[in-house]
Amino acid sequence: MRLLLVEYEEDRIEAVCRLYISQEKVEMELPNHARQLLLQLNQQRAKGFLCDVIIVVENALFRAHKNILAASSMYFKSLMLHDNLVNLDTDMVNPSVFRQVLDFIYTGRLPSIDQPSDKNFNALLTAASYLQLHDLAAVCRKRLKGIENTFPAKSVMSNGAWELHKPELSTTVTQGHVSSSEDCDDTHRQGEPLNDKLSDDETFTSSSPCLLSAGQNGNRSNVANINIGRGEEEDEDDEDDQELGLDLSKKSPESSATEEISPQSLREESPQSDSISGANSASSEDCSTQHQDLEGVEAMDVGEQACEQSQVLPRADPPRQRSRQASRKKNWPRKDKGKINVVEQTAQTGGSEESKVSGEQPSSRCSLNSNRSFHCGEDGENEKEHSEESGQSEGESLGANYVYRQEGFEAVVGDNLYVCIPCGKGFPSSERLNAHVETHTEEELCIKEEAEDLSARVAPTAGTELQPFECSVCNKTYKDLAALQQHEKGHWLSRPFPCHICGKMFTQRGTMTRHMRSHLGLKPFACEECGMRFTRQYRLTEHMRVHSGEKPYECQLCGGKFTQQRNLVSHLRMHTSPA
DNA sequence: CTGGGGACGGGGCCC
DNA sequence: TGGGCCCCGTCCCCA
Repeated sequence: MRLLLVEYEEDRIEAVCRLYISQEKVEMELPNHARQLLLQLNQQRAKGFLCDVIIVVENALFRAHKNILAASSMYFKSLMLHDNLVNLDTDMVNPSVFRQVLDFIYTGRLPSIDQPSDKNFNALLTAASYLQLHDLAAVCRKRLKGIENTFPAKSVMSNGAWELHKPELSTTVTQGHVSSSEDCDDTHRQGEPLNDKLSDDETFTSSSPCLLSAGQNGNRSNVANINIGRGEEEDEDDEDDQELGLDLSKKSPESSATEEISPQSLREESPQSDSISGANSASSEDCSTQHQDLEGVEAMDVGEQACEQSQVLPRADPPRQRSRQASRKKNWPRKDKGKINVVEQTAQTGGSEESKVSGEQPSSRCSLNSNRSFHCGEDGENEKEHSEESGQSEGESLGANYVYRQEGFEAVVGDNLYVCIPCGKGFPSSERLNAHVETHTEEELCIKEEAEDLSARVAPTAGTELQPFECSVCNKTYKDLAALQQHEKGHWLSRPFPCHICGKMFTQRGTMTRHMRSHLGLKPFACEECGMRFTRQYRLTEHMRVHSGEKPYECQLCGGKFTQQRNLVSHLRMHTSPA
């Protein structure tokens, strides 16, 4: 991370220097600032660094940054004020969809959708509408309206990912997720035909809203935007990188109308070089030297891309095969768990949390790929890969299920909150958990997943070999699973809200949510005096009496005073107990 | 060792 | 849905 930051700073300085050279008037506005910022935030999200909110979607937990979510969605904005744990309506969004949503929020792109279909986009649209992500909803709506009229062929990546770079849509950009330049936005507004729904298009160049200021060349902006929005994120889109990057190389040097190149456009000229050098300076140099005949930063972009394409896994490899190779290469048999874990685990070879960060600097293609595992496509592929390797069918494979939960639990914080789903053991760190996960064999996992949550809740009771299935609520034992399930239905009727972590059931959703906080170590209420944190406001109020010395609860029998009512009650028992 | 007090965690329930 | 309250329980400290 430190190296990344250093390289990032170098890039910024270099970019500013370019401005000095090319412009009499020096503007201290940094190019690509917004995109780099998002990139950093996305990396932090993947590592859970400074994440201050957890979103619960069914059995998956997602860490994120409040500010980012709040800036992207009014829904989140309203939710994030007081709570660090957000439960989403599972009728409106499922974990896989929310994962795409979250990636969209942090990148401005829709990551891989293996087989883009109306169903995919309907689910996305539902989620987007529910979460009040109007930009994403607009994308989905447009997709559903008709792909041939809405998105050019290049919009669909080879891996099914959707890039928000539709040229005609780019022209209508007024504000992106992160707008780096207001005046630039104004440039867009002027004279640009707005599409039917402005909001629908706002995010199409969310990463770089100023591209069109370089000229009216829609293709150019399209291409550049792709580069900006991508950077070092994944290698699976290299094909498109190549295709589009070449496009860029052709057009950019002949950007005849130099007067059209505004400072904004100049700032945006080297997004790819920035991002790539930020993530892989070594290969960046190598690549750029191979393309010295190309002028300017954009030529370097091409160099980067061409270099990537020549060094990365063979193009002929289907993504899944490539992913599998990468996975095996990493020697993490269980590491196909999900994007976040993949990233962490790759970095974890460095050891501590800090070393993970610092050890992340990609001096080789391999590490660059590791960084790129942020992408959801990797995720899905890995899941499928796992399915295949474990003999499962694709889709709702057991492996995928395991992956999902694992990813979710990776996101928890606190002591022993890295929970291994198959066996329910908790660990204080992801390293410990990952080491533990290694001890599970593939077969064991499959068996356990087949038993689903029962495997975690039902344990053979000692001395009850004939009735090994125990109810997790009342501890009654049954001889077979069906009998237990029948019995448990009764519990479910009165306790319809299960904890997705421990399986415990609650009578009220609020109680379950509160309970989840204890799993996650979320204590939003902090004492200003001592810093102690609590899961409930009431506890904090109660605690504050420790500092104030207030003892409002008085025993009418002996005059003893207490800070807590429950202690008075306990005290009264002492008076009333026969002993 | 034991009892009492202080402080805190978690669940149920009502508003 | 969350706050507030009550209850049960635990842990720790100290006399």
